Amino acid sequence: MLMKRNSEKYHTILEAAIKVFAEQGFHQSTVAQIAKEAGVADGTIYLYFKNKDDILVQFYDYKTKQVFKKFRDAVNKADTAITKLQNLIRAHLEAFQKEPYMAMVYQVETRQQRRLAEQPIKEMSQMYRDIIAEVVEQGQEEGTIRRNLYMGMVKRLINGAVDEVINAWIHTGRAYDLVSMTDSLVELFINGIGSAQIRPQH
Amino acid sequence: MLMKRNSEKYHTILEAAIKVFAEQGFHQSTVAQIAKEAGVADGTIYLYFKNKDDILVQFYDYKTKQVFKKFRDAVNKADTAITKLQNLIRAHLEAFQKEPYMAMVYQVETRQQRRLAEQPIKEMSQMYRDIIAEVVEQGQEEGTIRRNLYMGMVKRLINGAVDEVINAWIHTGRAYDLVSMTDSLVELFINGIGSAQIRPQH
Amino acid sequence: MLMKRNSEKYHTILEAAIKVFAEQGFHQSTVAQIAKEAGVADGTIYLYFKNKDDILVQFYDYKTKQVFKKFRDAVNKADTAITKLQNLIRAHLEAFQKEPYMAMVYQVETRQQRRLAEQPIKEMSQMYRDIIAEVVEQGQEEGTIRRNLYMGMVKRLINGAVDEVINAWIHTGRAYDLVSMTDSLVELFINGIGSAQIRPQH
Amino acid sequence: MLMKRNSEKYHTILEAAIKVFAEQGFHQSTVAQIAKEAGVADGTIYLYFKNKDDILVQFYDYKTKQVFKKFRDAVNKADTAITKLQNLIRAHLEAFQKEPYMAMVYQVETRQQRRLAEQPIKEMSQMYRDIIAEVVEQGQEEGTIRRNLYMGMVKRLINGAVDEVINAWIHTGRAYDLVSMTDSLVELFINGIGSAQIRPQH
DNA sequence: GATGAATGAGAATTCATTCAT
DNA sequence: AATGAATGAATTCTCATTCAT
Repeated sequence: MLMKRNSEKYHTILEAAIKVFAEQGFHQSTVAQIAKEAGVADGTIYLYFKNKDDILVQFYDYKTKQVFKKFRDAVNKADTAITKLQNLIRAHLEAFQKEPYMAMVYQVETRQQRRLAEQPIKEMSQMYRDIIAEVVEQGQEEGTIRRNLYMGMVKRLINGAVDEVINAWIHTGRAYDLVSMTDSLVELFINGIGSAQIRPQH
Repeated sequence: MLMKRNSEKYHTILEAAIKVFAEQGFHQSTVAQIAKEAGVADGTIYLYFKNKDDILVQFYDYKTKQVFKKFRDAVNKADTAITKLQNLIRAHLEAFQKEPYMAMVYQVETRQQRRLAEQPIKEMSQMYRDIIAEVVEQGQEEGTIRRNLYMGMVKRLINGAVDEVINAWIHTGRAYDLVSMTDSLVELFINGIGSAQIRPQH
Repeated sequence: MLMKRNSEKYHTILEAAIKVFAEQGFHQSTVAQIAKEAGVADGTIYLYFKNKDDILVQFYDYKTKQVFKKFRDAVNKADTAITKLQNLIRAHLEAFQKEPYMAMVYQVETRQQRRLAEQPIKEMSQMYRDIIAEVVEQGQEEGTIRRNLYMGMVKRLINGAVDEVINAWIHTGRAYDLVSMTDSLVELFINGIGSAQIRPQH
Repeated sequence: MLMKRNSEKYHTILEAAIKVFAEQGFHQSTVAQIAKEAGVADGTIYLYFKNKDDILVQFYDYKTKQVFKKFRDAVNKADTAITKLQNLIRAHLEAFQKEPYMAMVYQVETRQQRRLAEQPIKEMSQMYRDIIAEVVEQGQEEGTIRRNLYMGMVKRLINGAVDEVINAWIHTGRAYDLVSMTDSLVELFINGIGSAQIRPQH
């Protein structure tokens, strides 16, 4: 009943579940499949997780914290806003490229869930946007990022674009190097698509 | 057996289904719930749809075509690339704001589905990206959009950002006017977030 | 509500039903299929038949009486017991060969039914066995059929063998002439398979 | 998933199913009824059988092989063709008398099935007819069975007559001893119903 | 702790039958 | 009389969860 989250079996099951969820989707996956993938009995799952939903909740809680720590570290390693932004996005793409099952579950199931696992997801998205806000504000102080920005929109722009880049990578069978997208993505954020001709004169 | 797609009841059921899917998600929704919402017997559903999956397929086939026609019309109404882009995004936000259940289903289920309904979804995403490519190329010829762009990335930027704007609107309970986001979104696409100071000199 | 059994439509539906039952079996057949085959609306069936079961009941009542009249006539046409037996069996094989759908339904569904249609079936089997008894008794008086016979067994021998001959014909795709089996079948009934060597001496 | 066919519960369910099928017919029987008769939960059925059809398939596969082994043994125990035939028929009647539910299912459902379980059924009927052919040929060599026989017809005669004897026994409520029919049945096969007067002179 | 057989609630789907037109 | 859309009871089957071993 204690549901130990540090035993080896706990992680075995969690990784197996992520793989199965990635391949089939959460709802299409059965506890029996997860158990088989993990090499344990069906009932064993319930020694480590309250129920099927809880596996997804734990996934977000565990993977997410781990990943977000990486994001935070990546940002902290840089000094200027622009490099911070680059580091954030590179870390994001790196993390998802390294663990594609996690990426697939994250991209697909995050939108699906209603109450289930909502808290961790919201926290995580919030954290992500907080980092962006922080970086943008620093850039504005440095003078590298312009001031007349609607912050909410900037967060959505960056969050949405990265998300879509990952999505496209998944849907094309992960055939290319995701991390190498970093620079052109950041460059687009910074410069937009407009030509010099139409830029407002500051 | 003929599955008439123009009868009133067909549309009643489809709208009811979209509402139920929006509220509960496709997999959590039962045919019985849809029938109840539509005010028909369970069996009646099967006079108009092959099975539960088919409801979603029909939704994409029907709503999507309808919406995409609007997008195309909106784009065609404008002359310059920038106004075309503005019209596209405004039409997108308008359509989704006007039919929030459709928006919710679309945002959530599109990523979920594997084979089911994949063809229509892919076609639709493709069409969307084709329009963007077309507009961007026109802008490059006009000189309003810069030439050194990786088109694939531009599509993802725009697609992803609009998607995320809609997502945020849904998750905050659709409390504000979605369409009014158009201008600041397009402005961001055009100008990016960088200040004049860091722009490369052309 | 009068369920007229002499209208043209009544027979159209009955024939359609027999065809469908023959092809799919009674339980696998749907009222909708029968209606389609008959070229009428589903509901029309219920103007002529109480329910699905009733179609089968009517089938036995109608076809059976018709067929049995033929059997009786065939028997009456002959004088000696042996020719009567030959005529009976030839009439049987002829009737079933001529209407293979009827044959298929009769062979397959007769055993299946429990209460449903039991009465007509029993009557018909009874009638068949009565004819056999009658013929055998005549033969015994004529001296062409031996006297020390257990009549119940003789009936089963003849009934069962004819039945099996028809069955085999159906299962081999009705590829040969069924009626031509008559003579060798009757010959077997009369002479058995034993050689002269083992016959008891009378 | 392993569908263990040697566990006690497998047999409990199979016997329960046969009983229910015998009483109601395959199509009229529900999985719930079988489960109740077997004293297990509905879902338990599916741990041992793929689906409802599979129960019937297993029945044929299991019972049939078992019974046919008995037939073969009975035949092999005798030396002369006539005693072989007697043994075969006695073994047949004994087996069906001993397990009347099996008998009822076998007699009724065998004709019904189309593709379902067709293979085992055909194999079994074939095997039966092969034994008959074998015995008859031996008798012809011994001189106890006459040579001018159409073998196909002999098989149908014997198969059909035994079948009908069993049928009659079932339909009269199994009120008498089935096995005791053996001798008079065989006697009929051997001698036919004709009197000495009409026998062809060899 | 681990197992996996057993459970039974729940869901999709079919189809005989009805009835308003 | 005829229609065929609508009904909803009935049935099969799945699978998360439990619990005796």
